Amino acid sequence: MSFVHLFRRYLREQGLPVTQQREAIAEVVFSSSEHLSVDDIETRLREQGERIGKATIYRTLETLVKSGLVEEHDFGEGFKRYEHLFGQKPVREHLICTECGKVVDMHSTELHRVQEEAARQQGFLPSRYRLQIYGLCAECRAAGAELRWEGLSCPIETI
Amino acid sequence: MSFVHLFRRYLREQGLPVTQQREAIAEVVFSSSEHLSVDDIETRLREQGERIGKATIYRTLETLVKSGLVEEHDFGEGFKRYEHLFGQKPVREHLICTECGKVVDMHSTELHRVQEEAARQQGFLPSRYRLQIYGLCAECRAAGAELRWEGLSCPIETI
DNA sequence: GTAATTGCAAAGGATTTGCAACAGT
DNA sequence: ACTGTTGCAAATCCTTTGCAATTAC
Repeated sequence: MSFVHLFRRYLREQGLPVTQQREAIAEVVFSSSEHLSVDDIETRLREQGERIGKATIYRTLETLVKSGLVEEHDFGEGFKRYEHLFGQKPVREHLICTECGKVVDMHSTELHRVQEEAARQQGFLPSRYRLQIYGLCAECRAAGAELRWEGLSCPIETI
Repeated sequence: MSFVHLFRRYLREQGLPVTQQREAIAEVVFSSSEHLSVDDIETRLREQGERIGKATIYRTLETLVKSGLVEEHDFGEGFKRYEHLFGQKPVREHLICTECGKVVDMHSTELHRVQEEAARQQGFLPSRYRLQIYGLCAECRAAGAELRWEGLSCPIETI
């Protein structure tokens, strides 16, 4: 069940084989509401008894992204994360806690509008965007964490 | 001449040696207004006769970023880019042309304000953010480029 | 002189690719 | 049958690290 049939349909439309591995990988990504790394996906597959090579996972994720059913994210961790796009409002903004690493999705219509406008003012025709806000989440603030600033506090003012 | 003396000052403050290599690397980064990759930097050093190992470039860039004089960017290309922060308004938004790859800096005060507000509404204390807008730049639009959409045009509507 | 940096080469981690065996249509 | 996928290992790319020789202070 779940949303795997959409991926199956996409594969058929494209004349690509519907394989057991592709279905298993899609199932894992579609049934999680988190941002999964390739290792996360491999682990979950292993937990449910599937033993699928990493190369296949990478290749299937590429197909899933092309299908438009899954989105790729880069939070600057040195590797990518993947997230399905079902039953969510379009999430394009991420709040990333620099203390605990938690990533919170959000979506602001106003933000979207202002961005669109700013890009067009530069003669740009925007198609997609990504916004990452780093800071402290509510929990870490409550736990007394402080923002850390490294290096000179504001070197630019000193020029 | 240039802004290298600021970096020198930072090094002295930190009790770190001021070396020929660090000065040459800083000079290259400070005298370019582009977003330089490590390879770009190595090439420019070589062009001006300096032969400095990649490890040293990486290590010096780390110091430059810590000093607050240089900022690190990740445009999802699989490697980092570096940009000095002199004589510019704070640039936190990048327009990235999906046709020619050009990156245009911008800064919108309104955008900044709206972002700040949206983050706080989620209980978040924002410290820094990055926004990347992908699309077509004015030149590529004039040259007749079209936005390319891969895969299903909008699979989410079909669920 | 002492402590830190340099440069090389090797290691590291994420991702990709080549290719023989295999599975989907 | 034919075409495309899988899985493994090797290769690749960017980046980091270990260590002996060198340089800054």
